[in-house]
Amino acid sequence: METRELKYFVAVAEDLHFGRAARRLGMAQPPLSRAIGGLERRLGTLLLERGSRGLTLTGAGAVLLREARAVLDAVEAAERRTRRAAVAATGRPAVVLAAKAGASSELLAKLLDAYAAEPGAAAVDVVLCGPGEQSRYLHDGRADVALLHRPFDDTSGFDTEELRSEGQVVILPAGHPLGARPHVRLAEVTGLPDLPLPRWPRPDGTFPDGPGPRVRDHTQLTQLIVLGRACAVVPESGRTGLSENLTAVPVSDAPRVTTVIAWPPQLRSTAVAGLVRAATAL
Amino acid sequence: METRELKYFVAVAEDLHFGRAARRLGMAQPPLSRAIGGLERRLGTLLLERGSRGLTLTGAGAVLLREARAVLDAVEAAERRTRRAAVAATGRPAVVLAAKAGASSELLAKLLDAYAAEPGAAAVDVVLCGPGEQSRYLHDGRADVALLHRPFDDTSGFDTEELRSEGQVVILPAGHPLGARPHVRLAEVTGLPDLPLPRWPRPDGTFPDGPGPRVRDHTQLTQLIVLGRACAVVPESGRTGLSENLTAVPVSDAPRVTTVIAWPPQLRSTAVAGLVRAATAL
DNA sequence: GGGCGGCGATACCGGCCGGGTATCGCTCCT
DNA sequence: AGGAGCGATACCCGGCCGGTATCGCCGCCC
Repeated sequence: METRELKYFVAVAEDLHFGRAARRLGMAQPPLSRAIGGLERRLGTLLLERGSRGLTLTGAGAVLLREARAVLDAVEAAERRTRRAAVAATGRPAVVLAAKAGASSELLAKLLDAYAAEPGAAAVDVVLCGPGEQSRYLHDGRADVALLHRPFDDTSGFDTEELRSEGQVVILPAGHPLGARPHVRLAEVTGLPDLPLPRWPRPDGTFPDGPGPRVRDHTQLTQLIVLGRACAVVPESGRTGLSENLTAVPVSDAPRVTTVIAWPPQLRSTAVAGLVRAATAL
Repeated sequence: METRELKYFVAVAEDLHFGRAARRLGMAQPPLSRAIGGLERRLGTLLLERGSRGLTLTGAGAVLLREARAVLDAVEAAERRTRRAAVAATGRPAVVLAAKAGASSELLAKLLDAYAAEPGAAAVDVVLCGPGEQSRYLHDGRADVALLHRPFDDTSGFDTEELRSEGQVVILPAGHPLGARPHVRLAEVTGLPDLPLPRWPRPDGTFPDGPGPRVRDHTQLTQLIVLGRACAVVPESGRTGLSENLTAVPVSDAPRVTTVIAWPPQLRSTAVAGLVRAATAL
């Protein structure tokens, strides 16, 4: 199986339409049909059911879709990491760290300071990404190491070290009745009709249904809370540097959030190892 | 990057010789040279240093070798899992469990019994492999789930659940002076000149240097111990069903061995989930 | 119900690229 | 100095990849 074929299959499996997939791939439809046909012939199984109601993935097709995505990620990662290893040889080596924008900022700062103080430390490029995006960055090689937050982020498939565990607080506009309470229950804030929880985009870019406003980053969120249009449940560390129009109240029964540092298991780089060592020593 | 190119590069990087690699690949040397050259051109970096003393991997080449192996494993896994999904659709679904030959046999038996008792349980094919081979089986799709033993086996890159933890014992021929002791220290058995520890093959098939006899499986090992030519340090559970010519003595300071059940993280199969559930409930 | 539109499969063709053989250039060793 | 070993280059051929044209089939709608 060539990566070209896997790319074709993923494209077709994603929009379940040969013509559109071909257009997306910048090619004509017939060679695409043939490529998929060849794949099916060699695997000895149907991958797509050609019904009169359009295409459907067969069981084998669904399996191959998942596996093919993993392969393509690995190929992309191989390319990127090789290129980076090449530039590292002709300059100072650099390591790319992915972190959720607007989270764990002081932990991150301390980590960068601590690692930079080590002798022979590599340069650290920090890339800030959207919620839940870090694992993609690690998978496809755009990052070498990442800060993740359990249980929100999926850490499966990576090596991890736990760095810190913390409770969660609800961020409210100043003056809200709940703001005076020493702590609240999760149920008390999830159902507030005047302050609905915002909706974050799913990995595919769409939003779940619900009453809350759509939100793409922390700035939007802060603004919405100040405007009294939403509230948010975030890890304790998110209250540092809070605008004075906002108050934070601990949520007693919210799940604890564990910040972990994660890296691809087969990656054996001294720079990543140094970062992990610095992080666990914090 | 096509998988064909990656296969070529791995072959060349492995024996650091274009001619031999080409022969191994069943092709002539010139197209192989060109393929590697093209890879280097597109990546914009040298992968192999062509010195007068033969080939050397550059830093980028070493990175690509590691990444390419991961990609090729993933491709192989994709192919195998798709094929298995296809036959599962036209018959009873099966899941492949990899376990070290001769280890955790009663745990394995209990696990298989417990899972088989579940409603809707899939058929479980057990594949017994050499020490440390299980993770390769998981990586390249020959197995869906495996029993591993920390700290001997590398569990990185898999999701795992701990099943059991146990100490280790040294297996001695009956009548050996140490056999009467309630327990021994690790240092007391590693240096026995008359009973050297056996040498197991490394993943590449070669043996480490040392005085001990070479051993490839548990039968050979048992025989050697009975003959008084070796001793062995194994997990406690290995003493069950011991031949009466052998005695086991606890090793007080040997690292504890944890048996874990492991599976590839992206794998979402009800059969694997059921096995894991049955295993943790034991 | 017939025509039409949409979609995937098939037929056929041309160009590129992957793989082959022959040979060169270099280095090292004798 | 000469030959052996090895990788790079030159050149050729065939197959496959990708293109256009067209078919077959199914729904839909007037």
